[in-house]
Amino acid sequence: MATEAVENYLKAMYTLARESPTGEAGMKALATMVGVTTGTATTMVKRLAAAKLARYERFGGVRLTTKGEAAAVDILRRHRLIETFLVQTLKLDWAVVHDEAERLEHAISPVVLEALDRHLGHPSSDPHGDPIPSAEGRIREPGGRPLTDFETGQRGRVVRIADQDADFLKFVDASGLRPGAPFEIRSVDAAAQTMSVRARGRDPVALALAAARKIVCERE
Amino acid sequence: MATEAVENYLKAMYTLARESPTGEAGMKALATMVGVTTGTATTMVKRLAAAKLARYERFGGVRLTTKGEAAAVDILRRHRLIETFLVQTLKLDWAVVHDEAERLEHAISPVVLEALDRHLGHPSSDPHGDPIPSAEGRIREPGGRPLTDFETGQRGRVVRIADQDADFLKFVDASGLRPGAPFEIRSVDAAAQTMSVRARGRDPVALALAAARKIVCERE
DNA sequence: CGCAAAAGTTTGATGAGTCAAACTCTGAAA
DNA sequence: TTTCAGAGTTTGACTCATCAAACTTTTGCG
Ligand SMILES: [Mn+2]
Ligand SMILES: [Mn+2]
Ligand SMILES: [Mn+2]
Ligand SMILES: [Mn+2]
Repeated sequence: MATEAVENYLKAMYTLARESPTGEAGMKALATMVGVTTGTATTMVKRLAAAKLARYERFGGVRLTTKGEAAAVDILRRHRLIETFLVQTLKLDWAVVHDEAERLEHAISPVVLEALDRHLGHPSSDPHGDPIPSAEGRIREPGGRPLTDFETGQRGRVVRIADQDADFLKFVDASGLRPGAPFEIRSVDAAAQTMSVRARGRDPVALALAAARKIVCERE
Repeated sequence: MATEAVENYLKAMYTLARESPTGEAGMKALATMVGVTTGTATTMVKRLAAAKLARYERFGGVRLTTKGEAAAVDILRRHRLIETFLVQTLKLDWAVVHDEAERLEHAISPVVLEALDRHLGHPSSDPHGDPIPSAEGRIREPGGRPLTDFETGQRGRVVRIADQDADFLKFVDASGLRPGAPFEIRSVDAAAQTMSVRARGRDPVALALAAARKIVCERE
């Protein structure tokens, strides 16, 4: 099987491909996400290409092959099921589970993973609202639009949080804007780059538009 | 922290030290247990000595330092809590959990480990009857004597199974001689190197003395 | 267009972990 | 006391993963 490093690159490439219109990942972004220098990323990407997990052209970016994408989705399944288990069964804080899953995802076998899935009742989303791929590798397209797309007076429901930073997650939790929570936009201050949002049964909170962009929602 | 390889050597050294009267481990035994060549074990043992985890003299065997032993006991705690979780919570077969724990033990953080311990109600033994060290590093001395020490007609109770081989564990399970099970010796055939044992509520089973030696028991 | 900054690549080095094979030491048996 | 098998050690080579630093290509901007 793939090593821990290889799995981390595959997952990063998958995530970056989702975010880019071309479906390609740049070396700089890849290196930053994995936490290595660009030179290291170039070296590794060549190995991934040799292993038929990626297609790579000098100065031309990387993209996953079908095989590489399947591997990436499998890692995503492991990661998100583990996060769900840590929150649901072990009652850990959703702000810390991402980093824990980052290591455990490489050590869990298919047998343990499927037992975990059974124990959790085959959940379809992780604690942050991200879709959990099926055992067959199918993954629901994560819909929704950022909170910044909503206007004063509009109502909606949080779908997912597109940022795993622990402090940000703690803030989101405190403001009541967890996945599933209904909300209403109270005001938007374009000049100050902030907006005020009220989660159902909560006091309104002010947040920067940059932060609001990380909260993905849908119309009520 | 220690790498996965280092942790595996420490655990093997701890186990071998328990089994040897001198408290020392030989390179051949260590290499075999870790699954490497003796040359590799020699190299690694020098590194462990440099890191103050072991004391080593050329041609003179290795032993853990206090620091090395504490690390080994910590790994044992992780391993055994994970095994217990896999059996109790995820309902996995006790014959397969050892290999699973062998990888997971290196990826679990103190935070997750203590959450696991809490979730399991602070168990004192793993599914094979081995003692689980406390968070402070205290470990109960695993008592008991091999089934071969018992004589015809004697009764007792299984304490632990001193062999993690999956096929052997499946056999033990089928014969009803799991940790905690009361039993009675029906007969011993020294010439044939076998004995017959009956677990409470079960039919008697015949087993080789070599196998019986791996079943550790106590007087009723 | 021209050119600097950004992005990407290459190279030489390092550390961890491993093996095969040549070599050395130790201890028990003849 | 010799000897030789088994245990232990050393060496040279290899893979994986990484960095720093020198270098090259691309791109966006004035
Ligand atoms: Mn990871
Ligand atoms: Mn998540
Ligand atoms: Mn292990
Ligand atoms: Mn065990």
